[in-house]
Amino acid sequence: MNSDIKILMVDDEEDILEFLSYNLKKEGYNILTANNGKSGLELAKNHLPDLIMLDVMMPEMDGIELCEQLRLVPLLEDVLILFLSARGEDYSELAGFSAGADDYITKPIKPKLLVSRVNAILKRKLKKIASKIISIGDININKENHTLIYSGKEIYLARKEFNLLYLLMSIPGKVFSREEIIAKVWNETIVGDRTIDVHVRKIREKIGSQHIKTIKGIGYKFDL
Amino acid sequence: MNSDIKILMVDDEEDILEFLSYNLKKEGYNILTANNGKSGLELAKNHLPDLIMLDVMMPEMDGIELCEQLRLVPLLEDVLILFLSARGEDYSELAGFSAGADDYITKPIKPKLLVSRVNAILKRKLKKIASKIISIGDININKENHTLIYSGKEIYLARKEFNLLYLLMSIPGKVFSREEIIAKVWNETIVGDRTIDVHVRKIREKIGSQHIKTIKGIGYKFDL
DNA sequence: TTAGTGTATTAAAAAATTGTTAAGTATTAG
DNA sequence: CTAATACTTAACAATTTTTTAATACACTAA
Repeated sequence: MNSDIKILMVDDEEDILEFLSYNLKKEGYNILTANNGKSGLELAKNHLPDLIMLDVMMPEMDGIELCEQLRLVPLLEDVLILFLSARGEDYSELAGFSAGADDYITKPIKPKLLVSRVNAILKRKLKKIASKIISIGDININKENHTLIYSGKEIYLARKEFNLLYLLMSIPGKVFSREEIIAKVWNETIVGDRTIDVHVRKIREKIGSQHIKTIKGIGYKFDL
Repeated sequence: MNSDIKILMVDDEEDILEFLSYNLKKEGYNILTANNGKSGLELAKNHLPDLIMLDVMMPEMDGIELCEQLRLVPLLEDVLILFLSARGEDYSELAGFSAGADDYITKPIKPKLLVSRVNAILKRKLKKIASKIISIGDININKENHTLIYSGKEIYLARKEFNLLYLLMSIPGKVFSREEIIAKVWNETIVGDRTIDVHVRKIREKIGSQHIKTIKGIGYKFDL
């Protein structure tokens, strides 16, 4: 479930690494650990984790510095970074955020809080990415870019066509009634019954007719 | 410097609004304030701020509810939202994130931390804007010196043309709606519908028409 | 088989949206 | 203050999108 989400933890204290990774593994996350900045940076480059947790205080390269280094790597400039630090290190919290931290947790760390915080920060990120892009099979639809990519080729859809396909793809397999489609794509405007059919036909013309299925007497659904 | 970045703050306590806006104005941000959810929503719709800071606890409409309302407005679904709350309201923190918050700061608020946190969160979102220089393919646009270099040659753009192209290039591929363009390039000024088209035409005249694509019924985007 | 119902397919009309131009107004630089 | 440039508007052209309407087709039940 969370097993395709990778978290890298960098801390010089073996105990803490173990304690934290135990709690996060229980949640199903895939944990990588490093006990110094240098190997942390290497691991991050090679594995591109979804989240990196850094101890602020470490010998040689501290968390702040490592964070700055990480942000310099193009592939890692968007990765989530979360700092761990002893309570009351006001200075480091400031430095942490300006180095590009996404969150900050002070020790002592309570497992439950840690887990909920990690869940929250990851969920936020994944939700944002997922929200406007839907990929199913060989079809990829992106609302932000208003693009449809079908077997590698970009295909142009007019606004209503696009919204209709996007609606159907938003819940694959679900049958959307004509009423529902009118409500969501046409915003309650009153249009004739054939209008939907015509739009469906135009979409089918562009992506083939196998994906949008007609459920007679009810509506349409997207499948496959 | 930060003066084209708008922050909206919604809090029912006048003192806090003043205290926070004082500190953020010092950083050069453009601050808008509202002391209840309703007017906050209105301001947000009209000004499309880059960041919205909400107090969780407010009479009538609380921050959570306001956040949900904001997320329902298409133009605001990507806006950054940061919650302010009294310490230890764990419950509201969770609720805040599931309502679509991007960050969470607990009171009492220390000015320095607030500022660095706001800087950090904005920097991540606007990092391309912050860098002021955008290079895509054969086009290089530099806000610092207000220059556009297209296939090696420097091309002059008037201010509105420049800002419009800069906006489109700030997120290549993303479709900017006409509303969004008006809000960001014209700062809410009311201008006729053809004004944008005329500016687009002038830009196309200078850099060719292949890069700015029209998405009929929605807006324009920069591609390639 | 044959009504009856609902959907598919077309082409064309209607509507909506954008492109273009030119002229007038506002703004800015010198 | 003047001249030049930038910006906005309005009219109309061009284009694309959306809807309608007519007809064909498919399926179901009596």
